[in-house]
Amino acid sequence: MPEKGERTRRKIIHAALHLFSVKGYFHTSISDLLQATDLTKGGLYGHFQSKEDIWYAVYDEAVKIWRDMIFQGMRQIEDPILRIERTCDNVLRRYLAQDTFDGGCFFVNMLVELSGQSATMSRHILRGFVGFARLFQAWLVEAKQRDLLREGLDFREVANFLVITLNGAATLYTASRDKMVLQRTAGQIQFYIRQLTTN
Amino acid sequence: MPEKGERTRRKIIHAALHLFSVKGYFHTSISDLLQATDLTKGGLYGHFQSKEDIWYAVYDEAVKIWRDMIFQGMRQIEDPILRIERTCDNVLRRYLAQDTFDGGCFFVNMLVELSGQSATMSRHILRGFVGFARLFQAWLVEAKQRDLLREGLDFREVANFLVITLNGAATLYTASRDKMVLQRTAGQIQFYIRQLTTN
DNA sequence: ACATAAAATAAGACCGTTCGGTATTTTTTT
DNA sequence: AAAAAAATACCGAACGGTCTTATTTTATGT
Repeated sequence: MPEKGERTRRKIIHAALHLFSVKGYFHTSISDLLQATDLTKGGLYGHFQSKEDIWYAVYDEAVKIWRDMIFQGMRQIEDPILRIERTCDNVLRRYLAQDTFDGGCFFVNMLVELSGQSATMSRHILRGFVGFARLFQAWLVEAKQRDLLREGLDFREVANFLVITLNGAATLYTASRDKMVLQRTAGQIQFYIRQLTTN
Repeated sequence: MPEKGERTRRKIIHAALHLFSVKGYFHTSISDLLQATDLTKGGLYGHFQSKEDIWYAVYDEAVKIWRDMIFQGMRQIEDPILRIERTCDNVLRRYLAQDTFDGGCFFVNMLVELSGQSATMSRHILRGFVGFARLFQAWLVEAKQRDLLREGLDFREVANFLVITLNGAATLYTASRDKMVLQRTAGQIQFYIRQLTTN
């Protein structure tokens, strides 16, 4: 029952998560990783076949962390509109404002960096965002069924808009490190969502 | 009166603009630039002292192109709200949808890539975005003076929100190459802006 | 208009360093 | 003792940048 290996593997993933989010994927070198993990090449390449393999493992780990921060206590909220508001707020005021990854939003950073470089990797991230948007869309449909929304709304459009806004906020916050950016965005997202409702 | 040199300089800037926007700054190598310009190192380094110098020249050129696309015919619009709407629409349906730079929005891409790498370069870009937001803010103040806006709005917050949304749209469009992303964002921005007005 | 010198521009070899990755050997856990 | 994990030396290629030499433009004198 190997155990030490699993610990080392986790150490690599977490060091890489930190470095990738701060320096980017390409600008993080293998030797950066070695320095951060106190390993040598042989030690590291015993756990992963390639740098890209490390990235996929890091991505999975990042998703787990992100999910835990965003959807905490979301099940017990039965009002779908409130659920959307809370989720957006969690992204801005918890996930981003608490600097979960240093270097801002891992996903946005990677999406931008990899868009011009690796079609497969950027598609991988994009699928995540599409899934996130679809969740909002489902909640909007749910809200519509409960007559909480005004007429004539395009749910996919609204869901898309929310994800886009959160991404934009992540970008500007990462660059400015100004928490007011997050506060202001949270304020306007709330205003926007309120305009979707009937009252 | 040197002339050939100026032409070559422009050629370098435009090739670099294209490459930086598609591949990113760091992932564009000098030899990429040489290949794209049919120059050799001696030829290129006769015009610029360093890769970073090239970047600053590229940035200035990108701003010029961006401005021409975004603010075309904006002077003659006297309604400040309509001016804001049009500007956002120009960003989405012209500047982005027409793939002005290939590789999406040069500024957003660079901001994300350079945020973790070069404090000075990312601050340079950030100042541009802050300026853009301030322009929206000034137009909002103008609108308020004409009693076009509802009470209780935080203009800086609104201006910030618009810039953030446009940035987010650029990111997602670049990754997906789906023009519907731009259409949907344009729709929701219009909806959002209308909610700010009195009627 | 034409030769010519001066100045601008480009070529190409070369620098040290770092890149991601591999193969073999040694050490540490089980 | 067997198996897992880590160390070490090494690979070819690419990186940004420099330096000296060669070529092409441009300005000038007649």
